Formats: sequence, structure tokens, C-alpha cells
Amino acid sequence: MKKNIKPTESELAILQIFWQHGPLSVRAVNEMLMAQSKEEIGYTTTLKLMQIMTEKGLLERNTDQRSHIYEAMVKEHETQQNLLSEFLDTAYRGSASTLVLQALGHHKSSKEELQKIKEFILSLESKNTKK
Amino acid sequence: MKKNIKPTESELAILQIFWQHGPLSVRAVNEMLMAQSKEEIGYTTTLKLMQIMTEKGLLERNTDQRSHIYEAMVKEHETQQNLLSEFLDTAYRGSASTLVLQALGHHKSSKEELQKIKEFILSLESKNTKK
DNA sequence: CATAAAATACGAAAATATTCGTAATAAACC
DNA sequence: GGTTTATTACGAATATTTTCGTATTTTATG
Repeated sequence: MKKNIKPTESELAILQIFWQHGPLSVRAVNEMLMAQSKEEIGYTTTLKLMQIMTEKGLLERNTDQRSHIYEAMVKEHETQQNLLSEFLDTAYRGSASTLVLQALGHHKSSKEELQKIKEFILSLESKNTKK
Repeated sequence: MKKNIKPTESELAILQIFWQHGPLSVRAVNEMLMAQSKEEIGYTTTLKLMQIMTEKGLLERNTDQRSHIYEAMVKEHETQQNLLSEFLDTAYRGSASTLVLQALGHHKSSKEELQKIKEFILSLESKNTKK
């Protein structure tokens, strides 16, 4: 039975780093966070966050080495899906099509991406008619 | 120059009520919040939130009547757009197409909605080729 | 106009999230 | 092995959000 733990904003920023780079030490995560935000972030701040995330089950740590190595315990796709469901409900009252239209309208997608979306819609439609 | 005020979760819930029902008193909002959450919410809790929202410019109040009437000062569409941009960045690292595919995949849309989305994509594509 | 009923004002408690200082620990190096 | 250096542990300060108690104000009503 999976819990639907919702990461906070800071936690999500850290998860993104793990999803992109795989297992990392606190120092590595801290440096990457600073690199992307261009702000000073205390090392112990990052450490504490990662410890809390480990308690929550968002991360797991390996203490074999001197500097502990953490890795994400939740999948990017599943986490996005959970966040999306909530976002859809709170911001769009559940209307996925409104969200989709706005996302397409204001955020550029490449020709290939549009093509992929179109194909997906077609596959959804054929599934419906076949039924 | 528009400020990009980001409503908190509770504030968004209140905005949703205004967007759906137009100008309302504190009591009315409080009752609607309780109706949808099935939980007891103190009247002064809702009042305080609405006062804060007024300070932030999210709401405006009319004090003509005994019980003040509030209304939303931000548009649903624009607020959604702001929230969407941030959500896209933090949860999807900016990939609108990934979000769109997930939204279509996990959240049902009607035949008509899918049709509308398809047409919108076609219009985007023709704009590209014409250019 | 005195009283009761209903609303707003205000401040602060409670809950949650973020940040960091300092102590303790480990291990690297002379 | 003692000293330096880097890391983790821990607790608390700060900030933000949410909740509510109590005082004050306003209006309705007898």
C-alpha cells in the first residue's frame, strides 16, 4: 500500500536532482542546488532536509562510505502524477482539458512533441470507439 | 505592472469559490468551504484568510452593507496560468508535453474535449508552417 | 435607548516548513 | 596517536501558513 506523500517545494527540488543524476552525497546535492539557484544555501540546511526526506521515505541512504550516499525512493513519474492530480483538482477543479489547452497555449512544444500528443489522442479515441 | 502573487492552498480554495459564485459574504464562503470539505472550519478562520487576501490584493471588499461583500480581484485564467508555469517548472522541469501526456493519460476527457484539443494542436501546427 | 444577535478587528497560538549553529563523530594525514 | 578536516547529528531559531479566542462594533428589535 503506497502512501501518497506530497513533497514540499524544497523537497521536490532535491528530488529533481536525484532524478536527473542518480545517487549523490549531501555535498553534491548542496552544490547543485546552489548552482541552480545562484544563492548561498548552508550545507547543514541541505543535510537536514535530506534527513527529513529519508524519514519520510522519499530518500534512502547508504552509510557504507564516509560520506553517506542518498538516492530517491519515489519515482519521478509517480510523484508527478500525484502532484498533477492534486494540482488539477485545486487549480482547475479537475478539468484536465482546460489545463492541457493552457499548457499547450502558453508553453512551447516542439513539432515532434505535438505530433506525439496528437497520436496519443488518436489512440485514446480509437480505444473509445472500439469499445 | 501586474504582480505575480501566488495564493496559498487555502487561499486558492477560497478563490475557487469566488470564481464559481461571484461576490459573497464571509459567512457564505465559510459555509461553502465546510460543505465541500465536510469539516468544521471556524468562521473567524475564514474571515482572517479573506482579510489577508484583501491585503494582498487577491480580493476586494465592499463595506456598504452590514456584512461585507468580497469579490475576487484576480482572474481565474491568469491565476491558473501563473500556477501552471511554476508547477511545470518545479514538477516537470518545464516539459509541457510530458505534463500534457500525463494529464491526458490519467484524467478522463470527453470526446468533445479531446476534439477541441486536437483542433488546437492543428491550429498551432498550421501557424508554424505558415510562418 | 437598552439588550441581544451577528458581524468585523486584532492578536496570538498552533502547525508546518525552512534554515542554520554547534556538538559529536569519523577518517585522513603527518 | 594527536591534530586537522570533513561529515553527520541534533536542537533550536526563523519564517510562513492556518486556526481561533476574545474584544469591539454594528445593527435589529423590543
